[in-house]
Amino acid sequence: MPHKKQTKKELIIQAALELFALKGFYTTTIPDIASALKMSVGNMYNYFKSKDMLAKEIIKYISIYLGSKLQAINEEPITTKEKTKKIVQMYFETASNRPEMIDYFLRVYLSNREVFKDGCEGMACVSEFVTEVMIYFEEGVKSGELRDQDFFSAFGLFMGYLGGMVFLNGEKILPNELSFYIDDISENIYNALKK
Amino acid sequence: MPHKKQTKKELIIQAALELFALKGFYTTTIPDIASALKMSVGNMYNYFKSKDMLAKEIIKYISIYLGSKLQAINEEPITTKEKTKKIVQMYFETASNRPEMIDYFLRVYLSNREVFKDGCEGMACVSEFVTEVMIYFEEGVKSGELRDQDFFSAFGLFMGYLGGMVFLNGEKILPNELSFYIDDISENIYNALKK
Amino acid sequence: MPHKKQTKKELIIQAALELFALKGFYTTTIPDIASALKMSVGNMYNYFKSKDMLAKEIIKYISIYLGSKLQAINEEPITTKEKTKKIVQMYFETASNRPEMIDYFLRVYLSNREVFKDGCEGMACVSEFVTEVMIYFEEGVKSGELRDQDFFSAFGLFMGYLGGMVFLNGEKILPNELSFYIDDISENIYNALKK
Amino acid sequence: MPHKKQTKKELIIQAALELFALKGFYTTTIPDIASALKMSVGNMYNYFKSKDMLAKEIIKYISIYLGSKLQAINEEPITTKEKTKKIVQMYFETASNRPEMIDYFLRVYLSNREVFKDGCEGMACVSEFVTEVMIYFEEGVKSGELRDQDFFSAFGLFMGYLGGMVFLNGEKILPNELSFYIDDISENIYNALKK
DNA sequence: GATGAATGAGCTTTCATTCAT
DNA sequence: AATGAATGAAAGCTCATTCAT
Repeated sequence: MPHKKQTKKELIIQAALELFALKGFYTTTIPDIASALKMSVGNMYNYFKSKDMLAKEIIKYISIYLGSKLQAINEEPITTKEKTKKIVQMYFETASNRPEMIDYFLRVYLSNREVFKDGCEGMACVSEFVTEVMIYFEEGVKSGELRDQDFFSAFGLFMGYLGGMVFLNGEKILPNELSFYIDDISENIYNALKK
Repeated sequence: MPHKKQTKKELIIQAALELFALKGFYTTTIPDIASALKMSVGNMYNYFKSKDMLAKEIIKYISIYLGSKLQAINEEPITTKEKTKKIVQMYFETASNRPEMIDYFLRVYLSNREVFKDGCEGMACVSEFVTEVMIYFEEGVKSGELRDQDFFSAFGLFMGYLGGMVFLNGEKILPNELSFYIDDISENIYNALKK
Repeated sequence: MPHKKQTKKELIIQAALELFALKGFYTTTIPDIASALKMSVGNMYNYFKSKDMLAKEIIKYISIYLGSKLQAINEEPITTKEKTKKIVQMYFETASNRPEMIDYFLRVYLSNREVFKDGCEGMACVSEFVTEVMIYFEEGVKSGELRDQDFFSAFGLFMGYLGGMVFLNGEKILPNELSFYIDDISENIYNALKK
Repeated sequence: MPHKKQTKKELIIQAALELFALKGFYTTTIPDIASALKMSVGNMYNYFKSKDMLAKEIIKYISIYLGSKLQAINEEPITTKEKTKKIVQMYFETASNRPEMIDYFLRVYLSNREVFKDGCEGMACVSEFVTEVMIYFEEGVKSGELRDQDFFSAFGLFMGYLGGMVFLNGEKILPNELSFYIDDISENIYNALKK
C-alpha cells in the first residue's frame, strides 16, 4: 500500500514541521514528534533515515508549497505591480494561516547550516520557490516595469523584507496585524524595484 | 580586581560569539569555548551562570557595538540619503570584517527564541541598536526626506533587506562581493522610504 | 507441504550462516537475512522461533555436514596417518570452498556462549562432528598407531591447531595458501599423537 | 594528576576486560561496566573515546601482559623443550588465575573482527605477544632443537592447541583440570615441532 | 504461508553543570 | 580564581519481535 505510506510520511512532515518551527530543531526531539503523532519512535525511522533527513524533506515540502502559490500568481494576467502586492499578501496570509511554514524557513532552514549542509547546497532544497521569484522578476524586467538590476539584490530585498516583517510580527512587537502593512510594504518593494 | 574580570569576561564573549556564529548555538559546547580560550570549563562558570546567559550577554554586546556605529552616523551633519548609504556600508563592512557579529544576530539571536525568551522580551536585548535605527528614521521624517510610515514597516525593510543580503552572501550564492551592492541597495531602500 | 518448508528452512539457514559468519552474530540483523533472501521479516519467524534458535539450528547443520565428511574418511580402509592427512585436507578445503562453515564454527559458535547456553550444553550441538573425531582417534589407538592419551587433549590439539590456522589465514597473515601447509600440519599432528 | 588518571584507566580496563570476557562484547553494556566500577556512564567517556576503543586498549593490555610473561621464559637459560613446557604451564595458569585474559583473547578479540578492524590490522594489537612466540621459535631453531618450518604453522599449532584446550575447559567438558594436561600437551607440541 | 508496519526497550554517546581540590 | 573529573539526564537511533491484514 504505497499510498498509505505516502500519507503517513506527510503526517510526519506536518507534525515535525510544526514542532521544529515552534520549538526549534535542536530542542525538538524525535520522541516529541512521535508522541505528537501517537506513533512509536522506532516507526518514525521507517519513514525517515535520520532527524537531519527529515529536516531536509520538510524544507523541500515548504519550497514546493510556496513555489506553487507563487506560480499561480505568476500565471495571472496582471501587471507586475499587482503581482507584487499579491505576493506580499500571499506571504502574509501563509504567515497567518500556516505560520509554521514561514517560521521553519526563517528559523530552522536559514539558521542551522550544519543540518542542511549535505544535500541542500546552494539553494538546492528551495529551488522551486526561488525559481518562481526569478520568473516574477524577469517578467517584470521584460515587460519594462522593473529595473534590470542584479537578481539577488532584488531577491534579498523582497525576501529579507518579508522575512523581517514576519519575524517582528512573531516577536509581537508590531503594533498592527501583518495584513495592515500589505499596502505599505508592496509599495515600498515596488518603488525599490521599479524602473 | 574587577577590571581584570571584565577583561576576561570580554574574552569569553568574543570567543563564544565566534563559535556560536560559526557552528551554531546548540552545536557549540562549553568545552569547545573553554578550549578555544585555553581555560577550564569550571572557570567559565565563574563568569557566566549558564550557556543561555552567555548567549544573552553576547547579543547585548553586539547591540551596543552596532548601536554605537549607527550613532556615529546619525550624528554626522549629512542628509538622510547619505546616512542611508553609510548605514548600508557600515553593515556590510561589519559583515566582512567581523562576520561573527552579523551571523550571530541572524543565526543565533533571531532563530533560537527559546534561548532568549526570558530576559530578552521584545527587543530588550537589542535596544541600543533599534533605538539608533529609530533615530535615523525619525530624523529623516522630521527633515522631510522620508515618508511618515509605520516605523516597524521601515525597520523590517531595512534590517530584513540587509540581513537577507548577508545571508545570501554567506551561502556563497551572490555573484559579487557585498560591497558591490552598496549603491543599488541603498538606493532601493531610500526609494522605498522616501517621500 | 512439509517438504517445501524444509527447503525454505534450509535456504534461511544457508543465508543466515553466511551472514553470521561474515558479519558476526550481533552485527547481522534479521532484516539483513530477510532481505538477502527477498523474504519478509515476519515470514522468517514462521520458520524460526528466534534469532538464537536460528543460530543453534545452524551449528547443528554444520556439525552434521562436517560429521558426514569425517565419517566418509573414517570409513576408508587406510592407515590413521593417511586419515590424519585427509582430515586436514578436508578441513582446509571446506575453509576454502565454504569458508562460512568454518568461520561460523570459530567466530559465532565458539565465541558467543550466551547464545548457545540453553540447548547446546557441552557439545550437544556439535555431537555428530565430535563423535567422528572420537572414532578416528579410538580406531587409531586400537590399531596401535596412536598413543592412548586423554581424548580431549588430542581433540584440542587437532581442532585448535586447524582452527588456529584457518583464523590466521582469515586474517591474511599467512604467507601461503592453506593447502600449502597440509603436509607440515598433518605431520605435526601425527607426530604429536603417534605412539 | 596524570598518575591518578592512569590508575583509573587501568581500573576501567580491568573491569571491562572481565565483563567482556564473561558476557561477550555486545552483551556487555557501558552502563554494566560503569556500575561495576560505581562510576557514572559519562565519566567513562573521559577515559575512552568509544566502546570500540576500549576494546582495543584491552587487547593491547593483554598482549603486553602475556608478552612479558613469555619474555621472562624466553630469557631463562633452559632448553627449548623446557621452555615449551613452561609456556604451556604459564598459559594454563593464566587461564586459571586470570581466565578473563585468555577468554578475552579467544572470545572477544578473535571473534569480533569488525570491532578491531580499524587500528588492529594484522597482529598490530597483539604484537608484543606474537613477537615473543617468534623469539621462542627462532631460538629453538637456531639451537637445533626445532625444525625450521614456517613460523605461522608452528604458531597456529601452539596457540590453536592451547586455545582449544582452554575453550574445552571453559565448556566444562574436560574430565580433568587444565594442569593435568600440561605434560601431555607440552610433549605433543614439542614432538610436533622438534627436528 | 506471507507481508512489513509497528512497537518499545535498550543501546551508545553527549554535554551542561557541579564541586572537591 | 582556577581546574577538570564526575555526574546523570537525555538524545538519536537500532532491532528483535509481533500482529493485523
